[in-house]
Amino acid sequence: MIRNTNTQRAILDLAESFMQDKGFNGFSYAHIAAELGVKNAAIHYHFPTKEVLGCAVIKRYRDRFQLWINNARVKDLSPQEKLDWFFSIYTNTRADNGKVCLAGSLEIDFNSIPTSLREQTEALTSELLTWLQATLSEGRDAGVFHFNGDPVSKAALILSSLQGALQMARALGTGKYYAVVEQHKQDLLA
Amino acid sequence: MIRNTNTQRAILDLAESFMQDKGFNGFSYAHIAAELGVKNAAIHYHFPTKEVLGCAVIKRYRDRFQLWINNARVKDLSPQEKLDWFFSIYTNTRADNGKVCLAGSLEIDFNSIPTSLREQTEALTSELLTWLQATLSEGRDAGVFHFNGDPVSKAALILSSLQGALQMARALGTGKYYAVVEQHKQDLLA
DNA sequence: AATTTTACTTACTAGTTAGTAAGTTGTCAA
DNA sequence: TTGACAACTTACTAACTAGTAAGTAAAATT
Repeated sequence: MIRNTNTQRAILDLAESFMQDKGFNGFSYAHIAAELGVKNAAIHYHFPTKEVLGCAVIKRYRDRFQLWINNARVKDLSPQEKLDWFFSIYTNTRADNGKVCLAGSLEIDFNSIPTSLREQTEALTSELLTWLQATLSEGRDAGVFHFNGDPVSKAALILSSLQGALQMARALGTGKYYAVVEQHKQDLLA
Repeated sequence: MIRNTNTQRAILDLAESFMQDKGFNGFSYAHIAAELGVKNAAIHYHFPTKEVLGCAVIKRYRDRFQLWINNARVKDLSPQEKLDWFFSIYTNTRADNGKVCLAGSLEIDFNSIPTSLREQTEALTSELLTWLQATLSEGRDAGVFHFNGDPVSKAALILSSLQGALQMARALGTGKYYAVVEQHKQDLLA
């Protein structure tokens, strides 16, 4: 018997990947088990219910984002570089087999997921928005970003647009996604 | 036996509603049948497969949009009024039990829907984008809209953002949606 | 060396899914 | 008034869903 101590992590990786590919309701324990070469029950051993698994995926995603933004590599960047870093998250998501934003995927499934997942989704979206708003504020104060109105609204506009652009790219191609990102830069920097 | 000659239409209405509420993979023939007070097989009588049903929903949605934009009530509006009309579609969608954009919902499910639905989704998104781009062009030429870059890119930015904002509103509330719409207006008109 | 724990497997359940085949009944046209 | 047809229902299937209970074997702990 081959013991794999990383099964728990592999399950989370696959679940995250499936959620960004097909949505929370678009994959089953059988899909994960098949990819891992184990039986369904093995997944239930590590994550008793799909709700627990889904929560763990979002929690890990949130923790990763917090780790990134609190790391000097991001923290010490200029506002412009921070924004480019943020865009690169979405660009990498698109490049990774046309995946979409985890938050957007969960928001579409919002009315058919357990409450605990909704709470995690809300927390994730809030955290993304808070960081982006702070970065926009910082950039405008530094005179590099130019926009009217509340940074909170501008952050919501940019975040919602990146989320939507990843989805739109599935129908109309990656070019549309890049066009959106470039337009944001032009709007902010001009 | 009560004969309902509008069953076909009622099925389309319910399917459209479900797709904007839970996504294409989030509802079943049983859900529609239960709402209508008929048996599953009755739905199959009108729409033999879920693929056929889904296609019919998107096709009707597209036809409705074309009818609207070609009607004098919209055609003869000023660019600013046209944009407000376009925003009102999304505002009404949000007001209707927190539904999301049909295109966005389908793009999330893109990797788990039949090819015919993907083609319909692509066509729908293209048509929305084309109209919005033309309206932005018209408005900039008339001196009422102000933005840099290609109207095609700006249209993609606005459409993707509206799509994303309806989703974000599920997690963070309707206020976030309105903030995004107001920010777009400020960005375009200032 | 004995025992416990970890990471599974086999085998199962109850519910749901899209889809089908054959029968039923009210309505309408000839 | 007969027959065709439209709009269903009943009854079913095969596949898939999340989840459970009991057993097993290797590794870690004592």
